[in-house]
Amino acid sequence: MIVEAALRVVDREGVDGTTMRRVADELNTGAASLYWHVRNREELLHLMLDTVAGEIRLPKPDPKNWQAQVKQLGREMRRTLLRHKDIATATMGRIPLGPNALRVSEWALGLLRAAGIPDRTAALVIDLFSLYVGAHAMEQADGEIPMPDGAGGSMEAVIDMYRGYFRSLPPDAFPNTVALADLLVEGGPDERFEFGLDVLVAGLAATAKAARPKR
Amino acid sequence: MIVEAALRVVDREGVDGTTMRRVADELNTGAASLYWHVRNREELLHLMLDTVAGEIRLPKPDPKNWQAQVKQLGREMRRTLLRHKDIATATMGRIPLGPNALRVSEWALGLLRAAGIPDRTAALVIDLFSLYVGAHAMEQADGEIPMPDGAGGSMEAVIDMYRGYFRSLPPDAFPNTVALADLLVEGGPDERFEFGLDVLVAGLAATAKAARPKR
DNA sequence: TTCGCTAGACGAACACTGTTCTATCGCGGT
DNA sequence: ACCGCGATAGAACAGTGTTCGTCTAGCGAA
Repeated sequence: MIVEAALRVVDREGVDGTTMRRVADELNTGAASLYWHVRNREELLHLMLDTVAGEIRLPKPDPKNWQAQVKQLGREMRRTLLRHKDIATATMGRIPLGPNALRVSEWALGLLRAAGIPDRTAALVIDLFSLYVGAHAMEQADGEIPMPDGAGGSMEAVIDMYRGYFRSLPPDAFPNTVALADLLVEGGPDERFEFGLDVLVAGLAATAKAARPKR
Repeated sequence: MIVEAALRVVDREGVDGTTMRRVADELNTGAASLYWHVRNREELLHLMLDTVAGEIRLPKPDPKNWQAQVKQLGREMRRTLLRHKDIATATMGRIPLGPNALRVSEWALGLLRAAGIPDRTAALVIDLFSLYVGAHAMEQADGEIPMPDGAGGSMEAVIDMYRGYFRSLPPDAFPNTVALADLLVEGGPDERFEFGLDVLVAGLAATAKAARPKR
């Protein structure tokens, strides 16, 4: 009950805006009452994360197409996280062990093992993968990038500012940065996420093959 | 001056403990005085991050061994971040554009281009790489993993608790998690970091080759 | 020397935060 | 009717980032 209320607040106000008092308001009660059901704000965040993990839909494992399925899982995780504003920030530094989160890693573990990935590699890649998806979703969902010198405007304005900044750098000290100014700011979050997915899966395939040479 | 003081506070108390009042104390002054030199706590964090970026040592680029050098840069970045407690938490969601940070990305950009990586790939991989190093350093430096149900003890005790938890799961619902319980908790931060480095670099090599097929 | 100016420091205050203590409900079982 | 207990909630505490207005130290000009 309070977890659902807290998620409603997150969707509206973001993680930082999800204070105990506001969650209590959502339930028309007092902040102190929450501590009867929940030990901490920390525990509340854990419960929220696991509930969100429950929204992740998992297809039937198809080890033949494990690379495509791993990417598909990444996209589904990202979509689920972004559906709840910046809740991805809460994933950082937290190891989710609730039943719903375990369901996801169990699925991934099964897929990778069936695909012939060595156990050790599979165990390590689980963390690496969720680290990437969480970190990426966080960066994107932060929305307004906190700029040092105020002037946070629209997304496009910020990008234009960056490009102009890169172009204005001294070319002798930063030749590559200046030359690639356009490329550095090009590409939306979707494209960047796909790139990371490609690199991770390709790297995993190569690493796994090296660890268990083909016959 | 205040940036150095703030870094001293971070090294002692961590990022969350680096409040404006404590930084002011370090300088034997009042909290309000800081706002004369710095617009925000946000700006102070940016300045601190760029100062830390200045501690990263960069070897002479050697495009022949670009894979080893990329890994070396990752290790150096991680070491530098961890030297300052959990300052890695401050990197998440922040895009560092100070001169010292640019010096690092300029170096990486030059190395990758000289190694024959396509410009577009190089531009994308810069973000991916720093995302990984930052996120990993953050997870490690958080030290005491925030556990939902109190009982945060030593590192080994927590690991033992995890292993016991995984082992105790219903084997029909979580066969792989139970089977790999040992492997899931095995491996310290160093090993996990190296694994991620291997996957990223291998994936980058594969992706770059695919984007620019050899002749 | 004296005046004015300004860079800088600083105490107090504001609106918040998570959390705890304490008192008080409502209600089912005896 | 009364007790006990799950649940609620107000008040308070220590702490946060940030702003306001006032104060002071130093310095160049007259």
